[in-house]
Amino acid sequence: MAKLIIIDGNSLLFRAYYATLYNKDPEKGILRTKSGIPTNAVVSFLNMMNKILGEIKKGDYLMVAFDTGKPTFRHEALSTYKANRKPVDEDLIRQFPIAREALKALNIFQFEEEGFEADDIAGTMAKIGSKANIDVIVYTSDRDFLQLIDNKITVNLIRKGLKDVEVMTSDAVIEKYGFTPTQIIDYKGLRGDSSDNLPGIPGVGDKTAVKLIQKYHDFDHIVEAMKNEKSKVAEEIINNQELGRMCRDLAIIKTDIDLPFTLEDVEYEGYTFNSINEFCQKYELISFLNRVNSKWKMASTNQEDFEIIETKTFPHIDSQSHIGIAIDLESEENYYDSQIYGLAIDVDDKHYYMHWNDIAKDKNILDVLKDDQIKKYCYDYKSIKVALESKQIEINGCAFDILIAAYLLDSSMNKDAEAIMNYFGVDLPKKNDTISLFDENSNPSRCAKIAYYSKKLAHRVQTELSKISGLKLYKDLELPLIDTLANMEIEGFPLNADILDEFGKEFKKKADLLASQIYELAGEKFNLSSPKQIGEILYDKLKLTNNKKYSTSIDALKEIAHEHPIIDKILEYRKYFKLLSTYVEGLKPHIHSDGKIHATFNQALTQTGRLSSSNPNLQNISIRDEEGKMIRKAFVYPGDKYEILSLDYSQIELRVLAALCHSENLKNIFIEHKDIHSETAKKIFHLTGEVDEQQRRKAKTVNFGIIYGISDWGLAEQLQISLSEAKELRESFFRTYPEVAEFFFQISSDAAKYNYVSTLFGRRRYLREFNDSNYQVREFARRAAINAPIQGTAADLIKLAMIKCEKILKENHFETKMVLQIHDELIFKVPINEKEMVYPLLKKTMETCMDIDVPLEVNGGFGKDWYSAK
DNA sequence: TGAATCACG
DNA sequence: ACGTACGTGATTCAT
Repeated sequence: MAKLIIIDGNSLLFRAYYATLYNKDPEKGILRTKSGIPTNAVVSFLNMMNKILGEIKKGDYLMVAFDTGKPTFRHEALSTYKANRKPVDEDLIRQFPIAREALKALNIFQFEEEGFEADDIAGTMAKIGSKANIDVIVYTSDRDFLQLIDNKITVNLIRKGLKDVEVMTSDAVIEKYGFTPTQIIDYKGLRGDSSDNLPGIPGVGDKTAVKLIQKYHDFDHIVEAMKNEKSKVAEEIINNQELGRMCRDLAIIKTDIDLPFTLEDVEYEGYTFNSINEFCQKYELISFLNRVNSKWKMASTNQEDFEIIETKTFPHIDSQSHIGIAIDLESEENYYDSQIYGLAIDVDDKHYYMHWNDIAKDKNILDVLKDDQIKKYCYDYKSIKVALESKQIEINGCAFDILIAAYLLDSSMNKDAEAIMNYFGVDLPKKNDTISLFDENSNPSRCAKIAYYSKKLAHRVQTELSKISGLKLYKDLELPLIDTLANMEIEGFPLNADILDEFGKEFKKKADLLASQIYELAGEKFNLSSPKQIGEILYDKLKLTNNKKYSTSIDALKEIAHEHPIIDKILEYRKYFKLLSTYVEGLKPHIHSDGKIHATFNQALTQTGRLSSSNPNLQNISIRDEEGKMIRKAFVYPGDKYEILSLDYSQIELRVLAALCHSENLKNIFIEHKDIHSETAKKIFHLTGEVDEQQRRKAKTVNFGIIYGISDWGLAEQLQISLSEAKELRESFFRTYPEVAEFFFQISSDAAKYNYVSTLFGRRRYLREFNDSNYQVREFARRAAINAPIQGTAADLIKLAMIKCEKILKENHFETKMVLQIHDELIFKVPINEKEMVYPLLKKTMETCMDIDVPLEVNGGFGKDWYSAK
């Protein structure tokens, strides 16, 4: 079913302006272009439009109605109409024409007409939609619009932005105001409207107005009824009935004006990249390009000529005449051992594309790929390397990877080729835009463009990086890391399907038994995977104490575990079900014919600089729960040639914190090899003697909570203690380590001022929400700002360790291979005969990889399988 | 597609 | 008065 969205343009732009007016940079003020044109409201307005674009589908209708600002029939009827309005800020007035340009760039229909207000245009259109029996949604902040509501028309009242919308239906109006939408005008007749400078009837307040409307239905009947009443109110209404009637009539939104367009004319058809790109370049709003909803992007009409030569033999390339070439490999998404369609290479300003079947036959290109003196410019070098090398084609010499560079420019950038190229103003064809005859999944033109633009943009992107002091981070850390990660992905990690299946059978048996016991206790069968159904059983049927409205999360269930034996059974069932679905059945399909998992390490994904692992995720294999940990026994090398070495940094984040804030107290704990949690316990509990388990556990929670920017309330909740106790613990921590408090304060004020925070290595995380008008959003940004430098510096540190470990293993011709990284831990595959030499070497390399003002400590050990490596 | 849940650091 | 610990990925249900 199609729908019609009508936007009160003036209203939304006003909101957009004031929502971002007070977030201004104390030095720079509101957002402006370099030449001083204000754009804060336009950006916010564009974000609103973009959100709405996300909510509509093909065939839906969309339009924006504007006021002209010229007098209307309402001013003629009442000379003082809207006369009390404060003059509009000059900075906002200047943005009205820009907002209209923005709508034009997005190809969104807009309309204004002299003599009418946006209300009348919107009202008329809304009724047209309603009569055509389609759902109509009107976005405005003006409550007058509520009178339009009928069973097809909804009014979305916006408060600040589109995140805060009050959906008003007929029922909602009745519930909120006590009368129906159509009675809004009668209410206005009685009360007037201060914002429109309508006086209404003197002496009639909200309570009286609602009462009268409920009793006598409408303004005229109220006047009639008052004639028989003797009261102050009745007298005022009779005496001022003409004034009231005029106020009522002025409040009526016209729904029958002549519009020179039809419903069909406002069907939204999408925008072209060129138009929005041009707009964003003009007003320096490039970041919006990155966010604009791509589902509405229409194919551009004037693509620059880009001729692709599909070839069976590349021209001769050598390192003398060609220092750098642009390449891109077209393959399936999961790239280890996946299907490869073809390879694009740019040579001498020509764009070549070769199909996969021809690559192995071309000796020249195999040499070119292998030669590390021929530098490759590309998008996502790791995926290219892993895809090629899993098919025994060697590639070396990455000079530039635009995916990684763009990630360092702004980690919040969308991570697909379209978004990244878009960010730099390049329009990339969609994957299925132009399709090769060779294979329906292949798109040689797109592949060639990715290659071409990654090289073309290299200089510009690196200049941008140097501007934010990110070039060193890029060249010394992330770029070398690409090869390291590629090698880990290619090497893989063994997983024995038979062992996995044995645990699987055991888990299945336990889960089935628990399920039958649970059905018994519940008195009926239901879907145990459905939180909704569990909630109904527990809170509706069994009437257990329902604190957190139908939550069935671990924390919620543990609180009521004493009330009914079914709770423990459910928790236990969930455990086995999770193990079975995610870790047994979930992992099995990822085992390749070599008996190994080749997971992907995502290098350009997290906001903090950490890696993540997917397909499958090997960074969240169970360990805390003993039975879950059993899964790790399946990660084992066949035979007895190799063992697994696990080396992890001890308390890496707290050490990083000590170094970042230069706290002598914190640093000394590590220098003296003391237990950080016990030491914190001594201080915050004012202990002189021994620290007991309970105290240490609490101190540990405080230590970690601090890193996450926890609140007193959060700490109290976590430790199940009173708010005042939690407050004392937190304050006590900051008294013990005052430099931490100072550091957090500094981070917060820097983040508020510059909208980004940095790690020790200069990695940035932008936190544009820091000055958001919404308290929760702001607080979230504050916590993220505190955490990011800590988590991010630890991530920088282990990345450096990885590069150095790989280098030292290679230099010493060890067969030992790095196979996994789990944030503060590295896993190696070690041939038995190298065990003794490699252990101290790697431990030392990890401990000394970075020049940081705190000692680092690495622990770990060998195991035949992952379970026993510690 | 998003929410809920739970696995990890 | 607000709502309340950072960073991830996979699976499941429900829309």
